[in-house]
Amino acid sequence: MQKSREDRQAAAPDYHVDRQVGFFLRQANQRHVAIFANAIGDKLTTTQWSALSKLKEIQPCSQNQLGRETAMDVATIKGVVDRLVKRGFVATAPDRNDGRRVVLSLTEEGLAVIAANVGAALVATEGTLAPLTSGERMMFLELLQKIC
Amino acid sequence: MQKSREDRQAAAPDYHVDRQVGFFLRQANQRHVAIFANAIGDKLTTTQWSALSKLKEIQPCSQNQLGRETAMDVATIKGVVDRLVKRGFVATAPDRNDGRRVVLSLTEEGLAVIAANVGAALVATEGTLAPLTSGERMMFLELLQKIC
DNA sequence: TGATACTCATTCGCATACAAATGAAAAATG
DNA sequence: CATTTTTCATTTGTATGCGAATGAGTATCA
Repeated sequence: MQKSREDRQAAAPDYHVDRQVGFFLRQANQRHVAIFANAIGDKLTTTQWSALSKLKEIQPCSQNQLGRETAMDVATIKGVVDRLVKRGFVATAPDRNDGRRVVLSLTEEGLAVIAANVGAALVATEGTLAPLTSGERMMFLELLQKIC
Repeated sequence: MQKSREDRQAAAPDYHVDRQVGFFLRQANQRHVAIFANAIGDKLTTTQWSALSKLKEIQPCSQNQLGRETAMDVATIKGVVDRLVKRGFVATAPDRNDGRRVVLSLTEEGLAVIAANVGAALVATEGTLAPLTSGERMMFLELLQKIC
């Protein structure tokens, strides 16, 4: 059946950005970033924290690999690593087997700053999920993972 | 009861960034932005689309008000509006009653670009939620709204 | 009315985020 | 072994995103 002119014209007025997933995803992320920044003591951003935490798990590794593991673009991870190196949390060294690679590893300060902020990171997670009950949290995390 | 040395040292290794909400929220948002960019034809970003859509609902309005309605910082909405003005989608005019305000409104081109892309925006929403069943979508949106 | 507080828009600095291009090095292919 | 393809790191350009500061205009209220 062909749609009438009214039907097609009525489509636009019914659209509301503030009911779309994207609108909520952006805001939820914003809220989490704010909560994290507030909880963390050492001026670390969420991405910097991700890079540090992941690096601890998989070090030593190349810059691009760390980017892939933390879902960051090559240009993005470059900037993040640069700032972490500048602050003395991450050390770089040339790879003897591969002339292209830069091998990343945590410094003592890096390990220390992670240890000092794990608690705060967990508090941030808790704060972000605070509006949800225990059951809702499990359900939410499950569904959220599915759309990643 | 005092925690043993082992307990305290075991705390850090148990932490995994890639199991935290923040990690998923960032990725889910990334995926949606990518899907949106792919679906939309007129090189509009998700934030630009939000601004345009919301402006259509509440125009005429001040720049800061549009920012509040779309959950954007004053500095952020400034840049977004500037680009939309530059492309001829939004018009600015001084407020006669309030010397500080800049009154925003949609141009003909702005209205046209909205009309031309509402369908694509819905496709993007659909694509983002594609991994979920109909029931899961409702549940997810409900929970997501709670943590905004 | 006059001091104070608030709001609006702008600007600066910093930190993601991605597309796209580049050059160097390694891997895969014939 | 030489060509092609990949991979790695870097750089440029554009677009959010927020904190903080500023100046201009408005509102409040003593």
